Amino acid sequence: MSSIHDVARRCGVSTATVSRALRGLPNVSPRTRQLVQSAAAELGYVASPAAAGLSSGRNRAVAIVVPSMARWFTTEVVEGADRALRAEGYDAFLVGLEVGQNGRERLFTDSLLRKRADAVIALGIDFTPDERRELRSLALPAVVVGGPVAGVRTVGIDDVAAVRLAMGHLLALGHTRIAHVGGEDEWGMDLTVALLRRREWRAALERRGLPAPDDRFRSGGFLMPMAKRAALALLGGTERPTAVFAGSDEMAFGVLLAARDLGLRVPEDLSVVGIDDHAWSASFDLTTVRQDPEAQGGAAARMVLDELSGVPAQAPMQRSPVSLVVRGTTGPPG
Amino acid sequence: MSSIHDVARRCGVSTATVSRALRGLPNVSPRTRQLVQSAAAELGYVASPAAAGLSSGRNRAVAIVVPSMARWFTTEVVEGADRALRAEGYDAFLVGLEVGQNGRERLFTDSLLRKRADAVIALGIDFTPDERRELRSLALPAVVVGGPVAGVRTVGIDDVAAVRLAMGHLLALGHTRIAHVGGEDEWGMDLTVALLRRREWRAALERRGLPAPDDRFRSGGFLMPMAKRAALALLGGTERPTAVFAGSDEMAFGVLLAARDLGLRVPEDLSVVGIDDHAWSASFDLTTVRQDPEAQGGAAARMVLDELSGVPAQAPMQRSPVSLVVRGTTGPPG
DNA sequence: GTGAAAGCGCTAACAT
DNA sequence: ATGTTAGCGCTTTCAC
Repeated sequence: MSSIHDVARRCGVSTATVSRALRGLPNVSPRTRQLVQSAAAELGYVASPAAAGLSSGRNRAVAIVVPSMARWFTTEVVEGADRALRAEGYDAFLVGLEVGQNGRERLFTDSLLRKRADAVIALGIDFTPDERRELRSLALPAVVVGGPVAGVRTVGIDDVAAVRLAMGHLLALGHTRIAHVGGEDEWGMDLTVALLRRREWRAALERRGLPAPDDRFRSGGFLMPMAKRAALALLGGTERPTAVFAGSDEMAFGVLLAARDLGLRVPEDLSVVGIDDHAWSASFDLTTVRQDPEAQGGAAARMVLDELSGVPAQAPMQRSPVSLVVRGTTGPPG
Repeated sequence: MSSIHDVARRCGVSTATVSRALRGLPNVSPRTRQLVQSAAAELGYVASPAAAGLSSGRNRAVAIVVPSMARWFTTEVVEGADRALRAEGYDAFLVGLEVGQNGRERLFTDSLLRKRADAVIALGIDFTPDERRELRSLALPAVVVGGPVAGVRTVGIDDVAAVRLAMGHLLALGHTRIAHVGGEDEWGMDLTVALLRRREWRAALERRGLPAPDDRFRSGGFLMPMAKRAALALLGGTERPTAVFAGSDEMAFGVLLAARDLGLRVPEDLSVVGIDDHAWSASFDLTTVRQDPEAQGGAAARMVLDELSGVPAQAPMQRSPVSLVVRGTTGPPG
């Protein structure tokens, strides 16, 4: 594996010149740069990140902290971030959070991440105060995707607006008994988002003078199977709701499966709306509020990249657009 | 951020001793080791991966190459691998493949991966001959998860056995018109797995003297929405199959949604069986052949870790178990 | 069992 | 525009 010396020797220049030429720094004659570049290409030379990192203090790597990979939102964000990072020659390190297994507290102290990453992108996480303090003490650029976290820059949607879109749609159709399957207090999940959506569900109802009794909410943990169970309970009782607003499309799928099991027709007996526009939502014919997590991941990557290259930090919160997508799971109450 | 010198000074020993003590090397008195360990803990010292990597040639990092994050199999494998890697103090970094956008060819040459990773774990990928050659020329330990690839060690299930389990079940129930929704020639996908499963579907039928006409196979691209479309075509015609064997659970979900849209009752009008036992399969009440990709990811991690620590390479192919899980989507033909 | 010293392959001043 | 010289923070001989 060739080193910078091989390239330097081959061109009859110093290693410093090679370094400058390859990194696009000024003060290299076009001719020399050309020479160096082709020599590097021929030798298949790539600077060792370890050596470069050691001497420059830059690792060209960012850590992506995820509570759980197995969610559509997560994979989309990770893909978007990875792509944007790679485009700038950065690598993305994964840091799984092992929620509830007390791996969390040790994250920032024990992990190699500390010295390996130039920045961190964290997903939908409600950091504990300790973690937040540690994060700051690392003095690394950081951004959170998918949930407002005090003191850290954020990219995400306007959750209030998203819920209003969904609820406004159901209310306009004439629904009055609208239940909510949402998230709640999962370990490591960002409860902020769940709470915001739940609160706005209630507020939307109350603004119309409609009741939002506690038993019309059930936690679906942002997981489809759990949401299905929640919906089974919700729809099994008396005074059945005519519509369900799910806090995510995955949970909405669970509601749909529950409705099918109960023999309820959609949308005649039950309307369902979610948030996300998951890749499968069209197949479920699900009405939903679209967001673009891949774009959010890309935006987050660009934010930390900018910060690393000295661009003054933008607004502390970047809003990604949402829009209502009406499909077949919603209609007037039967 | 404290360095090895701080720890050495604090203990009145040399940096060499600190290094030895912390890494559990021999020739350190228990007393000294104890001293060093607590000093390191107090200072919150962690060796800089860049420096350690530079001098030792070991980065304590492995690359995970994925064609697409957005598949259940992928996320499970990645989580399993990440966990096993982290347990040994290794970091995992992601390399997305950007299928079809000609990012593939440049993977091994341009990427930092070359010098940053000690090993690579690749998922369900059918490497091109070029890539395979490059991979070897890196001389890094490598293992592929989820599809036999010539010349690279592999962990995965016995695909033939898995298909026989699924098909045996349908045949035992008395089905004779069994269609297949599978994978085919996607860019970057491992066609080997898709082909193996398709071939065995056909073989299972033919062993019983049953026909397996070409139009009873449709490509679902290992994606749910595409599988739904395939199933719609498959089930819409005359001489409708009484059962569908899907090459993955995600594709099976698509078949189930298609059946619902067509007003077919499951399992009375149509039986469906998949492969995976996806986290959502129980909610769909799907009969399937279970595999454990998270365990496979862990196994892959342990294979490369072993190889890195000089343990002689085991068998070139490690088989992960499969088992039939009978649920409600299969029954005798109506 | 422990220390001294020589790098690992780069980048960043500082010269020229 | 280019070269020289120090390190960056570790690991690793090789002495002791």
